[in-house]
Amino acid sequence: MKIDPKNPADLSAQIAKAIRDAIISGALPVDERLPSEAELAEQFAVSRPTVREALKRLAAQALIRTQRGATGGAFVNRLRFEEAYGQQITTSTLLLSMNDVSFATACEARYALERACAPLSALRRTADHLATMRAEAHRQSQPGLTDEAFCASDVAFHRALVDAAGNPVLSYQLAGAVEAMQPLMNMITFSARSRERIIALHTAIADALEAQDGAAADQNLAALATYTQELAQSVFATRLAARNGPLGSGGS
Amino acid sequence: MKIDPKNPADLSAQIAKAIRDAIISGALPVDERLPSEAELAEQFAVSRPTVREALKRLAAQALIRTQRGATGGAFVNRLRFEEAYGQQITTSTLLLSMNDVSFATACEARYALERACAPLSALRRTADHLATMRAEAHRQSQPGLTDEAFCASDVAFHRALVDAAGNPVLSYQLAGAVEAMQPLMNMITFSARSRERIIALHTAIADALEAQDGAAADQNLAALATYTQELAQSVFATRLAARNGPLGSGGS
DNA sequence: AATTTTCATTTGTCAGACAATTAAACGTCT
DNA sequence: AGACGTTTAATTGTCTGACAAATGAAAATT
Repeated sequence: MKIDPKNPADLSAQIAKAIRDAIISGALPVDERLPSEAELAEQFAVSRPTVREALKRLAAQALIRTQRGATGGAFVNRLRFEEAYGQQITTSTLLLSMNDVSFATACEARYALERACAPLSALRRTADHLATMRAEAHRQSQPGLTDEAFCASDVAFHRALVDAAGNPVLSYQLAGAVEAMQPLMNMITFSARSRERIIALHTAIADALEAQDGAAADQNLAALATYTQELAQSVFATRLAARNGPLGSGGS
Repeated sequence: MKIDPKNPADLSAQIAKAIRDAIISGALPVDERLPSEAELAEQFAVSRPTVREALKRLAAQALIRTQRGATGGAFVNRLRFEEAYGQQITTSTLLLSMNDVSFATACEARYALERACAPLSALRRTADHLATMRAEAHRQSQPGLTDEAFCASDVAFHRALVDAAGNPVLSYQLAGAVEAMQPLMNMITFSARSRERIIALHTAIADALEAQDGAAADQNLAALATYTQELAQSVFATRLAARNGPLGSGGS
């Protein structure tokens, strides 16, 4: 943990890495208090602002939390699944938007992963999960619902489906795939007929889970995946035709 | 982006959030240069060290990169899948170790997700992927291989399996599930017979992918999942018996 | 004994300074 | 004019010293 070569650049990054490694290796257990900033500065032979920059890096990853006062300081933070969800979603969303991931690719990943949950969800779904799914399916059938609200409800439905698997690791991994799709889904306008079809599939999935029929849930999820892909394709094709059609190609 | 209430605590966190939101919303596109630290300090009406702490938070999430010099500064970073892997693996590993996730739970999640890749991998696997999987399977059969090296090769095998699906989003999501399992797997001692069984299943999986038979790949993955669970259970049971047996219960 | 006050410790922030780096602007020589 | 070396300005990285705010513990008081 006292590694610090003599290249006086990226000092804060090096210190952050040293502490991070100590946490990962278990040398610094959860809730352990780190030395004060002044002590760390002395140990690493750097100034306090440099130490603070290192600590802020760790805080940004939720690896530590800080507390002011006499008995305060920086403490190794217990990374909880709920906190990690946020990071996971942010990162996934940015990955999709910054790397021009196609709708098809993201959609394929999302439904492949969801289908992985289906058999477990069928086994372990509770009344709570079923109620959430039914409630969201019902909300989706409300007239006058905006496309954005429809998408949000869609996400909530699928979150419940994933959580029903009763495996926090799966829920965590899936959070990114499901939530990061929302900006892409928001680009789609859902006609009344397409909403009807989606809601029918949602209902069928909820029915399958209620009957603890994993195969049926998987089948309907596959159908939903196919339908979503087709829908997106037709929407994008229509939009492209409109751009290249009467108004000519090109634009701002 | 100029939000900054009057509570003078967590200023650097607030500034980081403001800039992060601007990046996520797209107001700051990739490769856009942020104002210099001095300018940011003026804009947010804080000191330069505070701005720097905010920037370090963003740098820790790979949202920005900095460059010294006349035309230097902080630039919005294109978040690449390869960089995100590392973060994902670190977070997943810590989540498992800090929350006392059982081997069974992590293993279930991992194989459920891998099985989601199987049909796609069967469709799209290239000669490269097959060669990697064969090579790792062969390495696993080397005598004198340490348990740790065996596990590392196991991870490499499964990474190739996942990458064969040709979907970067899947590869990213799976990276955490697969790699974070390694510390847990390292707790297992693999007997020669159990290695043989695992290698046989690996070979069967590679065969199935080569034949583009997704169902067979899925079946063998399921078998591997079951076998791994059984193996872990017996290892842990043996270890528990040894602790509670001749030496009595309890310990440091 | 209970309550209030004081105090020491620690993080959060600020101001100013200097070093290191880097590219552009400038000047010089061919 | 063009190529090449030099200067310069801008910017990040780091340091020093300082003060404010929070907070729990110790001391003083009732």
